[in-house]
Amino acid sequence: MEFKLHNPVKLYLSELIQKAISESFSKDIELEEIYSMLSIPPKLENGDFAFGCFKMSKDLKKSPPEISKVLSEKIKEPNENNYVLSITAMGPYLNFKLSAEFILKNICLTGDIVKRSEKTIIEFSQPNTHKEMHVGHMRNLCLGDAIIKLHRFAGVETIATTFPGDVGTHVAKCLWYYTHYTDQKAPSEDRKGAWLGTLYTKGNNLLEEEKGTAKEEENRKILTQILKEIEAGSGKYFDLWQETREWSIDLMKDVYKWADVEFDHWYWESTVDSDSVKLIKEYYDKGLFIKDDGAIGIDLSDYKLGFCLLLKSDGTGLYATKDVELARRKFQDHNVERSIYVVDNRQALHFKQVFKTLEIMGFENAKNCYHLQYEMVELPDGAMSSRKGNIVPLQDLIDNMQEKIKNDYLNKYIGEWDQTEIEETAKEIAKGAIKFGMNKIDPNKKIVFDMQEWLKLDGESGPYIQYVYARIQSMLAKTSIPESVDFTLLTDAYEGNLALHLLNFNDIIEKALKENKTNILANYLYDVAKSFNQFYANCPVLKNDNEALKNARVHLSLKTAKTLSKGLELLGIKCPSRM
RNA sequence: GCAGUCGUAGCUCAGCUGGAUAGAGCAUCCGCCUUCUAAGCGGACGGUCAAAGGUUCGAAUCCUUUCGACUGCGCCA
Repeated sequence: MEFKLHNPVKLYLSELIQKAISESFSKDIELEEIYSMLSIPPKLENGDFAFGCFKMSKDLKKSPPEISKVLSEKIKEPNENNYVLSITAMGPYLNFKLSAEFILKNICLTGDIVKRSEKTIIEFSQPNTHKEMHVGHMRNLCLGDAIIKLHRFAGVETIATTFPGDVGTHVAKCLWYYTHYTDQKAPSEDRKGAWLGTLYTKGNNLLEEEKGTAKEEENRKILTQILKEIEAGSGKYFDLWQETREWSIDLMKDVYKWADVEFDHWYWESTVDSDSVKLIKEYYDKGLFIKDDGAIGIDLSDYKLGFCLLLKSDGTGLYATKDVELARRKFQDHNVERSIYVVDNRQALHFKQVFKTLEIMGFENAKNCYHLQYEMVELPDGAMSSRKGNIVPLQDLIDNMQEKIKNDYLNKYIGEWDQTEIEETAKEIAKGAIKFGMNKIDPNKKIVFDMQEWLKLDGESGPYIQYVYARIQSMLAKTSIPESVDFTLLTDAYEGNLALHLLNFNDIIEKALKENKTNILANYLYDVAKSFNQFYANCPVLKNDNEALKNARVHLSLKTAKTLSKGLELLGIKCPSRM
């Protein structure tokens, strides 16, 4: 992916600097280089943009402060249009103070920032059927969805896929418990999937307990029988698998619906299973893989990747087997050039092995596969595991949060608002809190989930930002939007700071995409919201005698609202118009 | 044992393609609602950027080593 020099203000400054360097030192520097060297000064008083004169210092045989001094004098009276208010050399830095008008006229939220890109398929959310959906799953879902939205916003054609695990021993364990230890009736018709998930945990625990007892052998036989029938596609366990599978899928769909997540293509583990085994056998016959202890795999120790097992000694496949076939299918089905996997970092070795195996198999797109990893969500006493049952069901978090939102904030509107609006608003705020919370932390850092902390909706949170949006809407509702405004009236430091933040939107999107980190966007939106709150507390907008200034401030507020809602939208968060 | 990720304020985190005085939120304490939504604003308190070396004009940021936490490493997914 290549990016344009899309920030018009930075481009203008870059040209100015390039010309000055050329004229002062007879030295030509690429525009791209100057553009990338522009930075933001640490303090607002220093200026809006800074150019550090370090890199050319050696070349020019002059100290950085000397260079910045020369340049500042060269560019002194450059603009007939008053775009640049002042240029000052501060030590090695050349600092630019710009007019709010110049900044505000160049704010752009269209996302047209990509020069060249490859069609991309992104896989995220790989939940298992017959297990519960818990808060840990949300990190993948929120991150993956935001990554998709960022790609699309930037202009990259993107296919969203998911790869749920609907077969395997976890299914057998669940069905074993279901048939032998329950009355086979879910306590509530609409929560069958979640109930089924608890049976998996119970089944797993019971099997562990009975290990080493007389029952172990019998249990093993039944589990094998269940797996065989599912694979064969007939028998009572197959029928049961089909029926219960739907319950889990309904649960997944409920979650995706709640989160407003949609996939272009669902790849089921059960549908790649047999083809993946065939594929590996085919390449084994070609002599690419080796047989060891009855099992087939590939020795990747030359690449420091150990041994990758592809077929068990009983002839069945493994996770890696399926991912090899799936990788091939993705490129074939969707004609893409790049494939991204949003999967937690415990699978780092797995994907390195799969990609290397694909490469050795002669699959040239192997080099276009990328594992986007992230750290887990854990509980204070360790990793969440449906196997052990120490999880927080997603629905618990949602229910607690919506309850809290209504009690603390929205119930005061009972009688004033429709009940449906209160419910809907609570839902969107809860979503804002959860999605923002999942996206605001660097993907490389684990999140320790604490319900009490998550229920706090002040400070650096989604609702803080949504609140800013709602405040602005409330303000805009009380006034008319002026058609033309005089931005030169915006001379206050709070106004300048806010405008500057707004200008950086596309730069942030670019950075988030380059690093595959949505927390960059989340942190930025918080900064914008904070800047607005400072402006709002210090600069009266509607309560202002100066009509022209009022209009300019209304416009600034409007642009802030648009930036926040667009940014939050990329994180999958909606903005209620009042809250 | 080998490999990877992480270690910044009491807690949770930004900052990391080297560059200006290391920033937020929470918590604690103190101010601000007869004026645009107080889910807010301002202030105080709080840091040998895990430790030690190295590279550099300059290191929280890059390299090396050590320590600590977590994760992965052939018949689970």
